[in-house]
Amino acid sequence: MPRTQALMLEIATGDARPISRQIVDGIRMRIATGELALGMQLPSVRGLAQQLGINPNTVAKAYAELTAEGWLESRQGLGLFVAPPRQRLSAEERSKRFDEAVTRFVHEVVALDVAPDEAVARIDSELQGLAFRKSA
Amino acid sequence: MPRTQALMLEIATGDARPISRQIVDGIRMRIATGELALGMQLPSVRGLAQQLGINPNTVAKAYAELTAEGWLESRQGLGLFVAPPRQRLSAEERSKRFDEAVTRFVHEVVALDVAPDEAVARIDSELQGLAFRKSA
Amino acid sequence: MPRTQALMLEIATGDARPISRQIVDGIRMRIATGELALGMQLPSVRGLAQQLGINPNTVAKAYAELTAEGWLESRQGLGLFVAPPRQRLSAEERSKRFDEAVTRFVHEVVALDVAPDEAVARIDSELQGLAFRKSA
Amino acid sequence: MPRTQALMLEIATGDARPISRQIVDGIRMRIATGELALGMQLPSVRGLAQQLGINPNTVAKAYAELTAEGWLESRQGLGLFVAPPRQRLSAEERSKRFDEAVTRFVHEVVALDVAPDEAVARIDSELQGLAFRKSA
DNA sequence: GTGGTCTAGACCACA
DNA sequence: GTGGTCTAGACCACG
Repeated sequence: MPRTQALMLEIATGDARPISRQIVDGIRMRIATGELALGMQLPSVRGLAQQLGINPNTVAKAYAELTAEGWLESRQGLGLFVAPPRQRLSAEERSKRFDEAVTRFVHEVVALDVAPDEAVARIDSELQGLAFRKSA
Repeated sequence: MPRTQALMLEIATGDARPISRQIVDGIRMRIATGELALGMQLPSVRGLAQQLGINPNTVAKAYAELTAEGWLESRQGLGLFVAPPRQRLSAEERSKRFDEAVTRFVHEVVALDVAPDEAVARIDSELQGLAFRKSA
Repeated sequence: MPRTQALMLEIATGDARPISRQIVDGIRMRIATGELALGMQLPSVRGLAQQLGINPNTVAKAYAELTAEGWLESRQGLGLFVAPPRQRLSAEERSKRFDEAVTRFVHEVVALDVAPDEAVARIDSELQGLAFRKSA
Repeated sequence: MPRTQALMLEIATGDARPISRQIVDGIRMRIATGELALGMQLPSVRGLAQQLGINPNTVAKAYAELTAEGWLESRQGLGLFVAPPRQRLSAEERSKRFDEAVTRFVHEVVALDVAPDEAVARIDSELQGLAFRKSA
């Protein structure tokens, strides 16, 4: 399996999310869309840290979270690799988190006084075109 | 105009949002849906703090944010009242915050491996039925 | 709800487990047995770190893991509290991890040439007497 | 005595254990169950490394550990052979390692909220059917 | 070379 | 005061 190329991740300083969060989101998205395929090796902690100009510990933290969530798996001394898909969370847990995400988004839409149709259309447009991995 | 009655706000300890955020979200939602009508008076800082069993500073902070966002207006010596609709945020600011909200929601959907159709349907359903104020 | 008293946790330097792991295991066990009851507040990150003579970051890491696993919940600015029990993992995930734990233990029993009866009796004895929380 | 045939060992990439550990566990288990009988010769370091597609150093390290533990013995210039049963570890050392294994397993059971009865039954079932070598 | 852990010290948001 | 994040630098096990 090939190592990933430069992994076009970018850290946006203006982004409200913490850096480690941006890394987690970015990599998770690339795995979900298949851009990072099963078994591919990720950039090394030190390598990605240097590429992004951040501290290796920050990358390590992001990688640890992705590993705990089951998206990556570590092979000692070799590196980190994209793990096979699996349903890690119970239905209730997923439902709970999804509810929270929906509530948060709806509150923001209300706060910004965005038209419901526009909000729905935007979400629809963003989600279409994403190729999801089949869950095991 | 009548003062609001008890203002059925509830602070959920299991909620991931900070308390001040829960207050802001709750009041904003009630204004947006018309449950809190234009000109109605809000509970005093001390009164609401006591009712919710929280620190008055936290209520004051929430009220300040709602006032800054244009949802409430202060009448010196009388208290806080629901303000007439207006557009406080610049187009850029609204667009930026909306983009962030969309990004956050999409990432959550991906992380939870929720089907795009289901996510869109859910947002649509939650937003319908909310009566929005007309923006100025 | 009362704050926990000294929380008799001890860090064993001779223990093969990393310090943060010992904290996670210790607290999880106390929650499972009910010694730390629902809603109780945990020692502060800095407080526990000082009590154990370790770095606050190490405690924070352990707390973060327990929070991610659903045993604790954070209330911003207030502290960490024992969360209500819930089944966070899917049946497959729990089964997978349990299989791994069994395999690891069996391998160790074989390596040490411990009599099967002795191993079973020991596990039985250790698990009995633990009062488990009822899952929601 | 015959050399072992292919030694049906498999390295599972999804396994959390380091590769050397998988080899040690696998061979030790086969000796304990009698699948690898006293006096049988093991595959050469290079041969096994090639068969498994891993680094020869890793195989060498695993063999060294098994030799140190008394499961294998080296006959200069001939290769490695399954050694006669003996008790290498001191009582204290065995007891300490066994305690650690028990502790680890119990913590996993608690973390996964597995019923004690189920855990005991599973360990019992896994250990029965394994034929143990008599200790010297 | 790889990831994993720990320490030290700083800054932030929240109450 | 609380937890959360980031940086910096060190040491370890594994391959």
